[in-house]
Amino acid sequence: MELFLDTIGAINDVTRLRLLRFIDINGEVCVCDIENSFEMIQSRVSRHLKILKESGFLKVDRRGRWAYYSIRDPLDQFRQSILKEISYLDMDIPILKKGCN
Amino acid sequence: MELFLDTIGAINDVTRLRLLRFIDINGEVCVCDIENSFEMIQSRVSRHLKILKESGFLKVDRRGRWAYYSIRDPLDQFRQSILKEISYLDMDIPILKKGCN
DNA sequence: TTTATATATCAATATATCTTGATATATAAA
DNA sequence: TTTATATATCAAGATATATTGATATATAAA
Repeated sequence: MELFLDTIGAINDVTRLRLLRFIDINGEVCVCDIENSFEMIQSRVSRHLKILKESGFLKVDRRGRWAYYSIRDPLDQFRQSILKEISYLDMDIPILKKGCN
Repeated sequence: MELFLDTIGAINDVTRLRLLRFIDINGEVCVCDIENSFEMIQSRVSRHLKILKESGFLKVDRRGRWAYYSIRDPLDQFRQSILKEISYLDMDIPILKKGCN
């Protein structure tokens, strides 16, 4: 019940839908890439990624000082159907711009 | 996009999840039945049913002074998968108590 | 008609969520 | 070490959503 509401709450936000789709398209990206591609401040990106991670959509891999986010794999049937549904939406998804040093 | 967010927003609330499951179990019910079964005030029930209707989960059939709500049929694949997921949740669903005159 | 019943909507308040800017932490480079 | 970079978290204000009680509307019974 709680995880279900976390899952639904996670996709009940345009910013997170865009982030999720962006990662679905581009694969593994780090926070600074997203910051740069979306032109959003870091705290905002970090917060939304955390919510997407805790709701079971994303995983993080920390390497050096970077945190790489990607779609969790394997992904259960329900979240897969959500990702598919999101892929149909008309959203502005930016091109990946690498932003780290 | 807008309908997607309406759909997700609709199920991002425990009250509506319970109402949806209740109607899924009992089939067509009228507002006063729900009022009676859930012991919720009428304006609250009415508001939530409206949200579930406008997000594509329910339909209304007005007969006399009653409004009968039921699961929209046919229901698209995505909403069906949501209903199925809701059926797995551990929620307190009351027994139907007829409440109209 | 008048009255009662069923439902919908509105306004006010309470509660939750999002955004921002500031600060903390942790790693790596100098 | 000291400094810079990447990320996470927190506090404050802004915005959205839920609940309640009051009122509007519409149908049917008296």
